[in-house]
Amino acid sequence: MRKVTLQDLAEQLGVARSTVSRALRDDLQISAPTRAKVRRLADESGYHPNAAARALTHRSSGVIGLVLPRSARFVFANPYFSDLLDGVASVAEPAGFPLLLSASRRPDYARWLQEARVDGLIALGSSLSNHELEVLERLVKQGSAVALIGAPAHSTSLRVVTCDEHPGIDQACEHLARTGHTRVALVAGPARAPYAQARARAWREALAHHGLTLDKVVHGDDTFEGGAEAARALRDRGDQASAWLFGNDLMAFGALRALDEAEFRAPEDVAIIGFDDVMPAALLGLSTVHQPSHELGAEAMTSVVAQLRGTVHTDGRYVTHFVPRRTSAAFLTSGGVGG
Amino acid sequence: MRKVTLQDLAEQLGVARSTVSRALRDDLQISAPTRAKVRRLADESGYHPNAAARALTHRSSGVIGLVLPRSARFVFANPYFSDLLDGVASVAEPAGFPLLLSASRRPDYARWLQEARVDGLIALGSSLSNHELEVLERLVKQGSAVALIGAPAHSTSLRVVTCDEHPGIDQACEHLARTGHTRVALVAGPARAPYAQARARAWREALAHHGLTLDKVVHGDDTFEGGAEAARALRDRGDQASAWLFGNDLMAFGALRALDEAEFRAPEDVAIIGFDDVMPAALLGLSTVHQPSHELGAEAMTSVVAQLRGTVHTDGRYVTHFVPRRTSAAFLTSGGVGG
DNA sequence: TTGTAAGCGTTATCAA
DNA sequence: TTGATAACGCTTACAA
Repeated sequence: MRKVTLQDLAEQLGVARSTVSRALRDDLQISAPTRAKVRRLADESGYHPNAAARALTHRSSGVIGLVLPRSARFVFANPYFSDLLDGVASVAEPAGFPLLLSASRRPDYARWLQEARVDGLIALGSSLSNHELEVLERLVKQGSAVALIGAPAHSTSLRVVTCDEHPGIDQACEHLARTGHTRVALVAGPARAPYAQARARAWREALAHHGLTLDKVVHGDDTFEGGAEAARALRDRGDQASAWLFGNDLMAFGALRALDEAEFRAPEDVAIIGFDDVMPAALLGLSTVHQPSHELGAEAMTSVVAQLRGTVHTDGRYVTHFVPRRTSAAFLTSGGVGG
Repeated sequence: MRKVTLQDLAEQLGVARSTVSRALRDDLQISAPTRAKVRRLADESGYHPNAAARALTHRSSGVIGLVLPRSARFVFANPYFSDLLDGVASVAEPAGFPLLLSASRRPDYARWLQEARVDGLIALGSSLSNHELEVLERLVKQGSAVALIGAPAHSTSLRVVTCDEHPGIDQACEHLARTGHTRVALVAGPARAPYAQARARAWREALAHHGLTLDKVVHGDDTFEGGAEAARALRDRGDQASAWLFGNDLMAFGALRALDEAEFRAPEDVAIIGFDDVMPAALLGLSTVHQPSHELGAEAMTSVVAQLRGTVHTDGRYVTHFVPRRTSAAFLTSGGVGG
């Protein structure tokens, strides 16, 4: 039983394909009775226009791609990506754009656009090489819509949706200084990743500004286990630091777990501060720098839609802020599952 | 600057489109020099085959749809879905199938298949009406591939990937009985949802089997806030139950938060048991019934791929098991961030 | 070894 | 108001 096509309807009704096509689009040029007839047969026979054929003639697929730069395992283990995805999807859905999703270690960012599989693309800026940026820029000139979440290592004319990490970091440092800390350690993201370097720099500056000493910097791989390892390493060297800062919440979670296994306590033995403020952070009482992940995702999608529709959209500006919770201040009232 | 097509290459080389098409597919019929020539020009000119055109002639898109039955907000707030998605993506990616994603309150399950936008579909069985099942069954007969995660309310010939919830539930009840509990309360999922009813029934039976009394059943909406509300309600009525069971971890998290705000403690004041065993459960020390969400997602995708490729795949069988942690046993050694 | 031509299912431009 | 007809970009018999 083949799928029913426009042709089939036309033949059964003894009219031209174009008539059917128009009738189904409620073209006013088509007489009411004809439209009704066509519509009825279409419903009865379960006709549905073929997406590929449509895309071919329209030169657009109506799909937006979302490509994530790491394995599915890595990506979905981190609630940060869920939040981003949530933001993206919450705009894509009502706008009528399905999302094509890819999570791969070495993604070919441009391909879906080049194959006209998607009309627009959302990617994480931090993972894009200079060459990839250039290719995407060229595609945008040809009509594709692209938005990056997070700044890429090189400057670009692409729409970049970012969030100023300084306010939150500054507030965190102020908080530490105020609560008597003087020496801290930083568990940054991957040493060679520009975004991790930038964030580390922000910490350095803010720490200095508040008179805090950065005792030690180690690099984690942004995973739970990486955070646990870093924590063990810091603990084993009998660290002087009274507070540990983490490149993301996931590593901070790993650290909490490692501390727990070693009968170490936060904040009694060491203060712990994360970055992202994903949902479990609130549950665990993790002090962290809040990033508006949902909004970033939504903004990226909104921008892509605006680019495609040719409508104007004034870019939103986003900032981080520090959320003090249990792991950074013993004297704060919030408990284990505190807000 | 229009996108370069097969036609363009053919003209520039003075050969036929078909020759180019074959050469690019390394067709052995084409002479080596011609193949090289074609390949070179294709690379230089940045040629990429148009996905829609390909789909049209191949009558297949090479895409698998994943449709989730609730809003993006709801879906991505629950780490359970991340785990599913992770499983699905981790099979889809290496198999070369991009995922088309939709999260909507009232999804039209069949449409993507009917439009030939996707070759296969993964959906949550629990959300499908009888009518929707029938439509999907018909589409499968016509060559579509479908796999459901979780059993639908009505029986179906579709491939259903499930997980036996009884073992874990039984183990949980045994654990409760052994640790001295006699009366428990259940915060089930939505009252009218068949899957929630089935799970409640499983609890009832296992509780009876272990001589435990089900004191009270309330229904939550499977959200964090819903769990918190349920917990407040149970607490306010001065409940007799010494243990509360939850339809999913997310509600249990909400309950923990609500308890915390009321200076109530788990497990000292009441034991808490969740369902799913999402990542934060381990971090929070939540006792829960483990569900192999990742594996369920992977199995569904594997099944879809097998259906499409026409290869055989013997369906995996999955079971739950109980994971005792801090919230159900004060005397267990695991701490706050315990395993 | 390569070319011709038909077809995939729609849409859009002309005419009629 | 409707009908031919030519795209859209690629694949695949069938010829040559």
